[in-house]
Amino acid sequence: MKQYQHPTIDQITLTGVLHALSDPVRLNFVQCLANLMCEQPCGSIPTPVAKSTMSHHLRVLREAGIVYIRTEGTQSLTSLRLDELSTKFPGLLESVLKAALEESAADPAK
Amino acid sequence: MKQYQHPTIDQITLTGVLHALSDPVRLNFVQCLANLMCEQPCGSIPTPVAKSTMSHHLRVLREAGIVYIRTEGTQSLTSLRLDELSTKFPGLLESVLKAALEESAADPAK
DNA sequence: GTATTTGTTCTATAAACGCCGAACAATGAT
DNA sequence: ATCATTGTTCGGCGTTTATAGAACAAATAC
Repeated sequence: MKQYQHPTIDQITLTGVLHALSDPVRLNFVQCLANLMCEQPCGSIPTPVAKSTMSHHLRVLREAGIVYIRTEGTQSLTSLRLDELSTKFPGLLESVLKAALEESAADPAK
Repeated sequence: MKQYQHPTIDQITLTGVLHALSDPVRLNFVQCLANLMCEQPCGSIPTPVAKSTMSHHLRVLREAGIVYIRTEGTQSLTSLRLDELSTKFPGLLESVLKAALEESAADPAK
C-alpha cells in the first residue's frame, strides 16, 4: 500500500495523546491492541463504524504517536508505541488502560 | 450567584475526563489548581482567553467531574476533585499532571 | 440608592470532528 | 487478466467545539 509518517517522541504532545484517547472508538481499539500484545491488522478488531471512519481514527492515533502502522501486503499492521510513550509520559498510558479496563468491568452493558 | 450541578462518581466517564483534559487551556488550569493545593476563584489563575470562554471551560471541567465549584459572594471557588477521581481512576490524574509538568519543563517556551 | 466586582448566559462565527458512501490504489489469488 | 481483499482518500453532511462580545445577575462597596 503505502508508508506512513509517524511523529518522533519529542513531537508527541500530551494534549494530542489525551485527545486521541478521548474518543470511545479509539480508546476501545487501543484497549484491544494492548490486550492482544502484538501488532494487528485493522480488520481483526471489531468496530462499530465504517472502515473509512476507522481509517480516520487510526490516522488520529498514528499522528498522536500512540500507534505505529506498517504495511505488509494488502493489510496495515498496527501496534502500540508503548515503550516510547512510557519514555515520554511514564505511567500515563498504563493508568489510562487500567482505568478503561475497570470502567468496562464495572459496566457490563455494551 | 447560583449553585452548580456536579456528576456523582459513577456518572464520571473516562472518555469525558480525557476529553476535558485534552484542551490546553483546561489542562493548564487544572495544573495550576493542583499546584495551588486549595480552591481558587477563576480569576486568580491567569488565562489567555476571555472570561466568557473560561466560564465555558470551567463548565466542561465541572461536568466531566474534574473540578468542584461553589460560590461564595461574587466569586466562584474551584477545587480539584482529586480524591474522588483517585477513587474512580487510580493514578490517572496523577500521571496526567506529572506528564504535564514534565512537558512544560522540557519546553520552556510559552 | 449607584458603582464595582465576579462570573454566567446568550448569540454568533469559524473551525474541527465523527460519520458515511463512493471511488481509488495496491497486493494477492484464481 | 480478472477478481477479491484490505485500506486510503475524497466529498459531503450534521454536530460539536472554542472563541469572543454584549447583556445580564448577584453580591459587595460606597
